[in-house]
Amino acid sequence: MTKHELPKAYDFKATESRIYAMWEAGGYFKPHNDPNKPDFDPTVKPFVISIPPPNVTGELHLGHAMFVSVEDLMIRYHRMKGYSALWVPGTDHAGIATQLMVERDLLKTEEITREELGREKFLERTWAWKKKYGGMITNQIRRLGASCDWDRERFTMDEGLSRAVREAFVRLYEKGLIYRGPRLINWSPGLKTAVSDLEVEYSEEDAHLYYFKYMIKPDSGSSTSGNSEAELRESDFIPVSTIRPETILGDTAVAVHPEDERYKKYIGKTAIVPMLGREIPIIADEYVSMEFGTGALKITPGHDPNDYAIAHRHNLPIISMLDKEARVNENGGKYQGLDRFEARKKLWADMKEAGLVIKTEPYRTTIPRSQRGGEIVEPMISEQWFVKIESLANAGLDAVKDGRIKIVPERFEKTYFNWLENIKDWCISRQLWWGHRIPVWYCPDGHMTVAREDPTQCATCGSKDIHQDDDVLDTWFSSGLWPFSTLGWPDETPDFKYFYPTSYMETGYDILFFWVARMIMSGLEYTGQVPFHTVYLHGLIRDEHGHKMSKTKGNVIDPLTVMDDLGTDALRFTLLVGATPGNDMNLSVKKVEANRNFANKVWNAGRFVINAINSLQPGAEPGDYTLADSWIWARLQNLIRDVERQFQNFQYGQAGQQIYDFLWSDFADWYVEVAKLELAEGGARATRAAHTLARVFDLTLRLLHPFTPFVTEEIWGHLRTALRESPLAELYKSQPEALIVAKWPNVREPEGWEAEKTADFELIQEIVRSVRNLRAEKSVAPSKKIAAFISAGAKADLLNEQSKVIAALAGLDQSQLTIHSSLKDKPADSAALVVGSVEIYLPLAGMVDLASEKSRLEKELKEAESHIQRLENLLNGDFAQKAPPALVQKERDKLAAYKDTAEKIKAQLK
RNA sequence: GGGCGCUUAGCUCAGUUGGUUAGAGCGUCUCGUUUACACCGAGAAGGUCGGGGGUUCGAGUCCCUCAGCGCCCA
Repeated sequence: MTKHELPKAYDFKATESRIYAMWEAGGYFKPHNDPNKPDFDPTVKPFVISIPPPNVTGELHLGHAMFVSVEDLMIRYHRMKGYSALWVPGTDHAGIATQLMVERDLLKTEEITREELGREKFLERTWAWKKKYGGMITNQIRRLGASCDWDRERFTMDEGLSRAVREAFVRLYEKGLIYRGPRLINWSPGLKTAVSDLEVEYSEEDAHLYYFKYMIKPDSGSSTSGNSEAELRESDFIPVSTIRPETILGDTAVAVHPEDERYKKYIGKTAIVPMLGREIPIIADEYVSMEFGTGALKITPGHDPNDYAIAHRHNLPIISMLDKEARVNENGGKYQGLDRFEARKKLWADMKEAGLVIKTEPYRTTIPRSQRGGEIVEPMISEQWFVKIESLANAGLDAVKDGRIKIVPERFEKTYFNWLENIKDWCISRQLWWGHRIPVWYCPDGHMTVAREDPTQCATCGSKDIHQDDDVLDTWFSSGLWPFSTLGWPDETPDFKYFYPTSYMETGYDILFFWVARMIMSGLEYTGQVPFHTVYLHGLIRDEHGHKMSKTKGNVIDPLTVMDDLGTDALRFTLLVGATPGNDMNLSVKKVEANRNFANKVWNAGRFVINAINSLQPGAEPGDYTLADSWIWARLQNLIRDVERQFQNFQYGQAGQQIYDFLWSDFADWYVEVAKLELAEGGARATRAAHTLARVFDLTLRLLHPFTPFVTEEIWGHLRTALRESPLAELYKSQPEALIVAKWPNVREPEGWEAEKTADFELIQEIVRSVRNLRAEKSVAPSKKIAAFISAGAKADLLNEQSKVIAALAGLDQSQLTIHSSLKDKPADSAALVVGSVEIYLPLAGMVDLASEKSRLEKELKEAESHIQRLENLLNGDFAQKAPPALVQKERDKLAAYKDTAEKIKAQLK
């Protein structure tokens, strides 16, 4: 019976979208135990991951491909293990990024700014934009094979999630953990919004250090002697250095170290701000470094965080000298209206003119830049909303310290602790339009109304004349609620009750602070529970030489292109096997190609198994297990144990590698080759071989499925179809309708026979390999079948039983293969091979050169003897007493084997 | 300044309770059209695991130290 022919090469293009549609239509992405359904069983364990929501208007990059691959693997594994597996998908609104994108588009297509359009209209446009492009990223995530429950997809600005944001804000406010006030924050002049500490990146750049004179005001009371005022002006100044001279306009003090002998005398005196003539005090503070620059520090509390702290210690006034666009404001005297960098030039030039300049020198320093846009961030005093973070941070610390949350790899716990221990209050307001508007209303009398529902009047005075705060919340404020807001919180929905807390949080280590830490703090604060028990962090993806991918460098690899060219499975397998937890990985298309080849190998191994099943004679029962059957089964059970252990330890890469090796090297290279002989026999032997092929391949596909879901599902389906009508229909009965919901292979303990069967088969492998090796060395044509005489000692029975296998795999003529426990005479004109205690003679008339044979054997003898030497030394040392006995025995056995080999070789050489 | 990571074959990387002269893919060399696969098969060459010191019967694997590279925080 000929079934439909499968193509010779795996055609991923014709497969992937069809398989994905089949899964989705089959409802396999949904948790099998659903709390919203009548047959819900609360005792079934859920396994839940909430997706790290990508930007709604983003485009797929390798970072997405990475997290989707890892999370899908986690979900598929747990689903196959019987958990009620739920993966909640969704996107976030990405306040700044999305707003910028829409603004840019408006400017380009309609030459209109958002201010011209107005807030309401602009938001309409942004929602339209979201509707148009929002599906792009989720469709791209589907292409990766993501088995998320799309019916539960969420967006941070959905009705429900927005309600969660309100609830969270109001609760914090009511607890007194939210406050508003003027503070020094990071201001992005281009975006015209505040950003949080985390959104500022520091880069070391070339700059200048400007040295100038801070003139001291003459002491009015002490001008007793002949010193003229002019003289004093000439000589009495403190040299000060700064990187940002324009901030001189905002100076409110000059500080020196209290122990500094050079400047001690000036402490308490008054300095004159250059060009402005403002009088400011000279103060002493231990913060000042005597070594840096001139050792005297100008203090600009309105534009520098350190100065801000000093100002607080000394009750200094704080002057803001820049406006929202970073232009000098009314406090800058004649410099008002100048951009901060123009003001720097102009002021410096004027100071030079006035004789106040000492020198400038090149200097390398750290410049704060906006993560989004790259412009220099300006520390500014601004009225913003903040979260008092200390109590939240302490709760977050405890959850990891006491083990309620585990971070993988563990070393990131230290990073996490360090950040939370030094955390500052979180600036959560943004001067944007796209986002969750702060739920605070003001009346003309300045009363604040903070409410879950939009109020119609002031809660204090009842005034109907109220307006809502213009600012929106940091996007991360809403994504911090993600693990529970997506499940229905603040409502106690069935989903929330059953699926929360979630299980793993999987994401890149680069957003440990941005997101993971904030989710933990939020989860503990609002739900009283940890939002997940395990945090798994993957590394970043770099190009093949370890460089960061960037458009300007042109080394960006587009996952969509890779999937088009080489298939999704190949990309997934590469990302999963090539990376170790928390470490960056270097990706190259070459690696993906190698794994495309692997997918094809899986496909073709499957074709072979299916052909074998289809060619069976009807009614033939499986015969006895062969040595190869036992061996491959033992190897497979071993693999299942290893893979299970590795999955438990998050060693997904190792697990994938081992499955790869098993399928390619054990199953395809050896078992399939042996099976070909059995299949050719027909009857019961063929049925047994097909039976083993089917069982082993089936289980291997199950192990592989979380890594390469498409090819495994596809070939597994064909396997299942083949089994249904075959003499092996019994195997078909135990299979579900799709691999995605097949049972994960159970770990079985060894039964006792495995070691011996494995050793026996390994001896056959060694014999085959050494014959192949010699043939290659002697250039015997692969097609030429040759004779062999084997002296096998105690292994004679084993080798006789396996003679067909040995002959076929080593290219021997079975009719000219003789195996005895010993040979009376050494065959003449033949090459000799020694494998342990087995001697193999290959009569290669005319091809054997006595001299070269001798040197070959001598080389082998030398090697055996060096092993003997090494092992004897080892066993005569402390090793024999102190190492575990089993290990010592193992080494003794090795020594005996080498001695045997050496004896045999010596005999050959005589 | 503090913390973390990396340094293993020509290239890119595995190697998790320390167990015995190190593995993979790619690349290189030699063969090969055996009815699963040339996106393949067989064979080979190639490293002593950054340097130094230590612990141990035994160290790529643990400790100390030095060097180079990278990242995070201040």
